[in-house]
Amino acid sequence: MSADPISRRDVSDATVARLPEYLRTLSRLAERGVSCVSSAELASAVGVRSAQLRKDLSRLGSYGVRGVGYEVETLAVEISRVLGLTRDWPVAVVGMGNLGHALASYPGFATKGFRVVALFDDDPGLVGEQVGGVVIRPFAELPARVRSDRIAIGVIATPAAAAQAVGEALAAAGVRSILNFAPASIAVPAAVDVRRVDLSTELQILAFHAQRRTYAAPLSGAVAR
Amino acid sequence: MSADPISRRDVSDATVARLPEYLRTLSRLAERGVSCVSSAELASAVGVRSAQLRKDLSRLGSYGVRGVGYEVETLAVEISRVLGLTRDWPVAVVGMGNLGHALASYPGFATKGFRVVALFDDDPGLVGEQVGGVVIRPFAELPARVRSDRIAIGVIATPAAAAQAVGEALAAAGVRSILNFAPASIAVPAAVDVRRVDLSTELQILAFHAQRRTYAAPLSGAVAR
DNA sequence: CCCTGTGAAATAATTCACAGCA
DNA sequence: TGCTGTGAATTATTTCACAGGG
Repeated sequence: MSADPISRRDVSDATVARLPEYLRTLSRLAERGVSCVSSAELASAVGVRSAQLRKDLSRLGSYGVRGVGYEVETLAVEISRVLGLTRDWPVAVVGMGNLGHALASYPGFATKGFRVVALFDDDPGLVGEQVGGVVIRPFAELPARVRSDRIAIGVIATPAAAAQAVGEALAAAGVRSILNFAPASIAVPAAVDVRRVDLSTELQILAFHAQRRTYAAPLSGAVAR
Repeated sequence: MSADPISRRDVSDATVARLPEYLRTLSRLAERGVSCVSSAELASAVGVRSAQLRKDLSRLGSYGVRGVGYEVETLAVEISRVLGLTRDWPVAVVGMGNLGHALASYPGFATKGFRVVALFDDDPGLVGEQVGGVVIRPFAELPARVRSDRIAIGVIATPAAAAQAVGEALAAAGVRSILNFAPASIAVPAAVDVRRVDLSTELQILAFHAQRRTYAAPLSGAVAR
């Protein structure tokens, strides 16, 4: 009666990383009133090969109809289920400088069951301020809030110097998933899943490719006309 | 006389993605006064296997000393060179809402040769405002600025609805590398390299793993003491 | 037919294990 | 001896190509 149609165990990381993109594209199609897509159509909208799309989807189960395609609505629900988006994910943001403010009011956060329910900062000039209907609290209140609001995901938006301490505090408070925006890596117990999102890293990868491209085809002044 | 010690052609994407992390760790070691590391030490500081580190570094050339290790300074310079960080990368940010403001003043941007030299937004309430010493300009001035400032990297921080148009304008203006923070994918000519950084995507991947972990080891109330 | 789902083949990335040099 | 650099083995991922159901 545990009613779990597929064990999530055999969905590879590479596949999981593509699921949010599939889901976003399906939502766009649904908005346009499209109710059915073939793997070729969906794949080209996403920018992957149709064989890869089918292989990915086959990991979730058989939700397509041979000779026809996939029902947009059904598939979206199924991907949401596998990603864990059918439940609620209370999120805490630590560090309410520019970046923290932007994150706390970013629309991408509000979607798909993620709710920013707690904001923390130790700057007395920030404590008490409301951002998106949530009041900024002193960092010391973190453990109590994690328990009372069942916070499962913590976001670190502090300067680099504070990141390690915040990560440890989040882990100690019971948070098992951390999104780290601080320009520093953090070391946490293996039970905690950390994903780092870093501007600087992305820019450096971009610079590498930009440089490669320059070698391949030196950009001349041929702008527009 | 082109003096290129290795062709960057055979450095795989997987390796390139790890180089910024190696570089950051090397910088930290240098600050601490460490002048030499073995692959085992560096690998454990970064969180990869030593064999992978050596394989990655071997792609850049032979900069280690057998029986000893790698000279921190030399290796950092070499990775910087390969990533293209020894030159200057003028950056334009388009969309100066909360996120754009945060990006324009984010310290991670200022490092490693990336300079935010132009900010664009069409909101009359924002045009003219200074952020980090740079004045926000109307979007129509983009092509002229790209040329005059040799802007090679564009950052999209607009709402989803504007992203596609901004991407096309950047591409048309001659920008060949785009970092897209808008909650929407954009379609651009193949000559343009786009990297998308998306909160929502990261959160969804995090949710998947958080859910998996919950199944594996249900979190009990064992908090601190 | 057409398009899904999937074994089999090809390719890519990681890890092992050790030769070879300081 | 100790640690790098690298072929060889292993594992992961992608792509091919087609059997099979609607």
